[in-house]
Amino acid sequence: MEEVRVRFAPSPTGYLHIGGLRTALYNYLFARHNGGKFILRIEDTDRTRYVEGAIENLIESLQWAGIEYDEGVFLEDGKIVQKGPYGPYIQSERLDIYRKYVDELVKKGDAYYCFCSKERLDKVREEQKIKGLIPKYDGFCRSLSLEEAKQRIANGEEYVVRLKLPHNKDIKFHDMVRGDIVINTEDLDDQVLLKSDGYPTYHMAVVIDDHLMNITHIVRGEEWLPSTPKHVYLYEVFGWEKPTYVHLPTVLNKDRKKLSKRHGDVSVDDFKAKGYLPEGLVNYLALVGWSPESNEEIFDMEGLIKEFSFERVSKTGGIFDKDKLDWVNAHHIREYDLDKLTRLAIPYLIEAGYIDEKFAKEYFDWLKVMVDTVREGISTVSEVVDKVDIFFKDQIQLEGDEALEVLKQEQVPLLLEAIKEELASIEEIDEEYAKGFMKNIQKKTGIKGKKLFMPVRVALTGNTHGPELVNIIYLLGKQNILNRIEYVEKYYLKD
RNA sequence: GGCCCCAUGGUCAAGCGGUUAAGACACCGCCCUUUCACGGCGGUAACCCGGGUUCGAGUCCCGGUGGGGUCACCA
Repeated sequence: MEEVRVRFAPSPTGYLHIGGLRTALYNYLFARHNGGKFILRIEDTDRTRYVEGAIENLIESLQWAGIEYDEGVFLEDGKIVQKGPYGPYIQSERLDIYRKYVDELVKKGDAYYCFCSKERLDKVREEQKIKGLIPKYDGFCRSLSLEEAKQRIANGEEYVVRLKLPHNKDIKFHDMVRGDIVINTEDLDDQVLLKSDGYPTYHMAVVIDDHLMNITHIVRGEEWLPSTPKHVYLYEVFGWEKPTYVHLPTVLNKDRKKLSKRHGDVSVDDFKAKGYLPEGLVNYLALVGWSPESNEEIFDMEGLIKEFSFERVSKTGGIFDKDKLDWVNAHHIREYDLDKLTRLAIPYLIEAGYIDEKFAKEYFDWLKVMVDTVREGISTVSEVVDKVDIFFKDQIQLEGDEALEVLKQEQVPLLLEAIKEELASIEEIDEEYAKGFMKNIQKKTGIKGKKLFMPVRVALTGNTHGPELVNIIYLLGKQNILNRIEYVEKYYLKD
């Protein structure tokens, strides 16, 4: 069997979209699963939509997500470089190639020069719409003779090249997830292949490049399905072997519409900034539109590669469910390497004003314990910030009546006394000592269970909920605990 | 509007002619945890409608309805 070669071919028009990331991911998984090659090609044939820095961002996003490719466009020391035997991989650098094939098409009579102005085209479309017709090129230049066309070009007239589609011809192709699809050329337009600025349109460039780069499977969003017959027809006209098509279901928002910026966060950067782990995002995204045979939900990249297949890709568009993403991400956070997780959390802690660079360096081990104790209750890295205020605030703040109730319990004064007494006997709390701390208090007071833990928790944190108390005691340290007890005694136990 | 695609709980989804119609998220209980989480157990909840085909249809066919996509010198 021939080697699998797939590609992800985004346009540098902005940031990498979550839907785009999933397309890239499926390409990647398929390539790796089959021991094939994955290529990153840049489709920048629309000069008006080009965004500075978009290529760099695209590459960085893929890299962040852990999606690696073998050929195409890379970033080295901040510079865009290209690698691979089929370059260039940036379409704007392949203009002469497209030109050659366009000329071939014209020569063979499968394409023609068109001199219609934008204004005329708009007018035609407008009239068609009013008449209730399908907006479509009316074929005005279709029968122009080649000599006349050449003459007009020589005269300096602007022109485009259009595909000369045969009338009433069924174009058939097979899609790995949709099955057989037939579309009649009457429902298609004489698509522009070469624009007046000399750049090819997507439809031309994609066919040429996929063929020249030996792409075996075209894996892309289903929004491309209606224009696929144009591409198929081009393959037929050129006499090239067709690739296998795989059109992926759409990732939708809650309104069942295509994910868009208007409906919240859609760029990979947004999710990264919010503290989602690449492992979590990728894991979740893989599950929107695909399901493993094993029925499992938590995967690392290796697991996905092992299980992935297009046979199990669904036809139905899937809504991007943030709740489930959070759940998946939480799983990965709990199992993440603690050093790595702590490093990821530090920027959020600095931003929140809890620590600075110096502190992060000096007390890294302490931070590790802290991150480790709060990781159980969070679903994004940024949420550490919400959980650690208890370690940095000077005074506690009671959260709700429930917390106050706890402090009003009769055993509380005795408990606090016991803690002070216990702490008086030591210099500082180490991890080992912290483990036995509550037991010591229990022995001293004879109080146990909720009656013991809850008041201590509230006195130290102000909250009835929170991370493991033993860790809180260690993290706080002797002086902080004493301060908080004093505060509680002063303000909550007076009456 | 033409064309194309799609249709199982609120969401992601198994299912591929015969099942009590899996599982997961979310939600609600209970248990575990000397506290809090994690976790475990259980519960509520679905085959869009109508015709066929068949002994038998969520599964196959046709029609309808609904949703989405697409109709550019954008990709």
